[in-house]
Amino acid sequence: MNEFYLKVYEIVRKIPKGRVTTYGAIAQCLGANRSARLVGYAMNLSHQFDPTIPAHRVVNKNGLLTGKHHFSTPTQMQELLEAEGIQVKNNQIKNFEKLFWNPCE
DNA sequence: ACTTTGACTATAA
DNA sequence: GTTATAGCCAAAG
Repeated sequence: MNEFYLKVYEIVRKIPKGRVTTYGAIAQCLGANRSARLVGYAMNLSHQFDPTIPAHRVVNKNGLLTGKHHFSTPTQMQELLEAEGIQVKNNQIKNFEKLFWNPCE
Protein backbone atom coordinates (compact mmCIF):
# COMPACT_ATOMS: atom_id res chain seq x y z
CA MET A 1 0.00 0.00 0.00
CA ASN A 2 1.53 3.26 -1.11
CA GLU A 3 1.19 6.51 0.73
CA PHE A 4 -0.36 7.93 -2.36
CA TYR A 5 -3.40 5.66 -2.17
CA LEU A 6 -3.85 6.25 1.54
CA LYS A 7 -3.85 9.98 0.98
CA VAL A 8 -6.32 9.63 -1.84
CA TYR A 9 -8.70 7.67 0.35
CA GLU A 10 -8.23 10.08 3.21
CA ILE A 11 -9.11 13.02 1.02
CA VAL A 12 -12.07 11.32 -0.60
CA ARG A 13 -13.47 10.49 2.80
CA LYS A 14 -13.10 14.16 3.77
CA ILE A 15 -15.28 15.34 0.93
CA PRO A 16 -18.31 17.01 2.52
CA LYS A 17 -21.75 15.70 1.69
CA GLY A 18 -23.23 17.47 -1.27
CA ARG A 19 -19.82 18.49 -2.60
CA VAL A 20 -17.58 16.95 -5.25
CA THR A 21 -13.96 17.10 -6.32
CA THR A 22 -11.85 15.97 -9.23
CA TYR A 23 -9.10 13.43 -9.75
CA GLY A 24 -6.72 16.14 -10.85
CA ALA A 25 -7.39 18.25 -7.76
CA ILE A 26 -6.62 15.31 -5.50
CA ALA A 27 -3.49 14.49 -7.45
CA GLN A 28 -2.38 18.09 -7.28
CA CYS A 29 -3.02 18.18 -3.56
CA LEU A 30 -0.73 15.20 -3.19
CA GLY A 31 1.97 16.86 -5.25
CA ALA A 32 1.46 14.48 -8.15
CA ASN A 33 -0.16 16.93 -10.52
CA ARG A 34 0.34 14.71 -13.55
CA SER A 35 -0.93 11.56 -11.92
CA ALA A 36 -4.66 12.10 -12.05
CA ARG A 37 -5.00 8.65 -13.60
CA LEU A 38 -3.50 7.18 -10.46
CA VAL A 39 -6.26 8.72 -8.40
CA GLY A 40 -8.86 7.07 -10.58
CA TYR A 41 -6.92 3.86 -10.46
CA ALA A 42 -6.72 4.09 -6.68
CA MET A 43 -10.49 4.42 -6.62
CA ASN A 44 -10.78 1.32 -8.73
CA LEU A 45 -8.62 -0.58 -6.26
CA SER A 46 -10.34 0.98 -3.27
CA HIS A 47 -13.51 -1.05 -3.54
CA GLN A 48 -11.63 -4.29 -3.02
CA PHE A 49 -10.37 -3.37 0.45
CA ASP A 50 -12.18 -0.24 1.51
CA PRO A 51 -15.63 0.04 -0.08
CA THR A 52 -16.66 2.76 2.38
CA ILE A 53 -15.02 5.39 0.18
CA PRO A 54 -17.62 7.72 -1.39
CA ALA A 55 -16.20 7.47 -4.87
CA HIS A 56 -19.35 9.00 -6.32
CA ARG A 57 -18.14 12.39 -5.08
CA VAL A 58 -15.07 12.17 -7.28
CA VAL A 59 -15.52 13.05 -10.93
CA ASN A 60 -13.31 14.14 -13.78
CA LYS A 61 -12.36 17.73 -14.43
CA ASN A 62 -15.44 18.35 -16.58
CA GLY A 63 -17.80 17.20 -13.85
CA LEU A 64 -18.62 14.09 -15.84
CA LEU A 65 -19.41 10.82 -14.09
CA THR A 66 -16.75 8.91 -15.94
CA GLY A 67 -16.57 6.20 -13.32
CA LYS A 68 -20.27 5.38 -13.16
CA HIS A 69 -19.74 2.05 -14.93
CA HIS A 70 -17.60 0.85 -12.05
CA PHE A 71 -20.45 0.97 -9.59
CA SER A 72 -22.91 -1.83 -8.98
CA THR A 73 -25.21 -0.27 -11.53
CA PRO A 74 -24.39 2.48 -14.02
CA THR A 75 -27.10 4.64 -12.47
CA GLN A 76 -26.05 4.23 -8.86
CA MET A 77 -23.46 7.00 -8.96
CA GLN A 78 -25.94 9.55 -10.22
CA GLU A 79 -28.54 8.38 -7.74
CA LEU A 80 -26.11 8.79 -4.86
CA LEU A 81 -25.20 12.29 -5.98
CA GLU A 82 -28.82 13.29 -6.40
CA ALA A 83 -29.54 11.86 -2.95
CA GLU A 84 -27.05 14.39 -1.57
CA GLY A 85 -28.66 17.28 -3.37
CA ILE A 86 -26.37 17.29 -6.39
CA GLN A 87 -28.18 17.62 -9.69
CA VAL A 88 -26.86 15.53 -12.54
CA LYS A 89 -27.76 15.93 -16.19
CA ASN A 90 -26.43 13.84 -19.04
CA ASN A 91 -23.69 12.34 -16.84
CA GLN A 92 -22.57 15.84 -15.91
CA ILE A 93 -22.91 17.59 -12.56
CA LYS A 94 -24.94 20.77 -12.70
CA ASN A 95 -23.37 23.85 -11.13
CA PHE A 96 -20.18 21.84 -10.89
CA GLU A 97 -17.91 24.83 -10.32
CA LYS A 98 -19.84 25.85 -7.23
CA LEU A 99 -20.14 22.32 -5.87
CA PHE A 100 -16.46 21.73 -6.40
CA TRP A 101 -14.57 21.16 -3.17
CA ASN A 102 -10.84 21.80 -2.96
CA PRO A 103 -9.24 18.87 -1.09
CA CYS A 104 -6.32 21.04 0.00
CA GLU A 105 -8.48 23.40 1.97
C1' DA B 1 10.40 -8.48 -19.17
C1' DC B 2 7.12 -6.40 -22.63
C1' DT B 3 2.63 -4.80 -23.99
C1' DT B 4 -1.88 -3.20 -23.17
C1' DT B 5 -5.20 -0.73 -20.78
C1' DG B 6 -7.32 2.75 -17.91
C1' DA B 7 -12.55 6.18 -12.70
C1' DC B 8 -7.19 11.66 -16.30
C1' DT B 9 -5.56 16.21 -18.19
C1' DA B 10 -3.64 19.57 -21.37
C1' DT B 11 -2.94 21.10 -25.72
C1' DA B 12 -3.75 21.55 -30.64
C1' DA B 13 -6.41 21.49 -34.81
C1' DG C 1 -18.54 22.33 -29.68
C1' DT C 2 -15.58 17.89 -31.25
C1' DT C 3 -11.54 14.70 -32.21
C1' DA C 4 -6.60 13.60 -31.99
C1' DT C 5 -2.25 13.30 -29.63
C1' DA C 6 0.79 13.11 -26.03
C1' DG C 7 2.24 12.82 -21.20
C1' DC C 8 1.60 10.52 -17.05
C1' DC C 9 1.95 6.08 -13.72
C1' DA C 10 0.44 1.75 -12.01
C1' DA C 11 -1.85 -2.81 -12.41
C1' DA C 12 -2.94 -6.84 -15.20
C1' DG C 13 -2.17 -10.02 -18.95
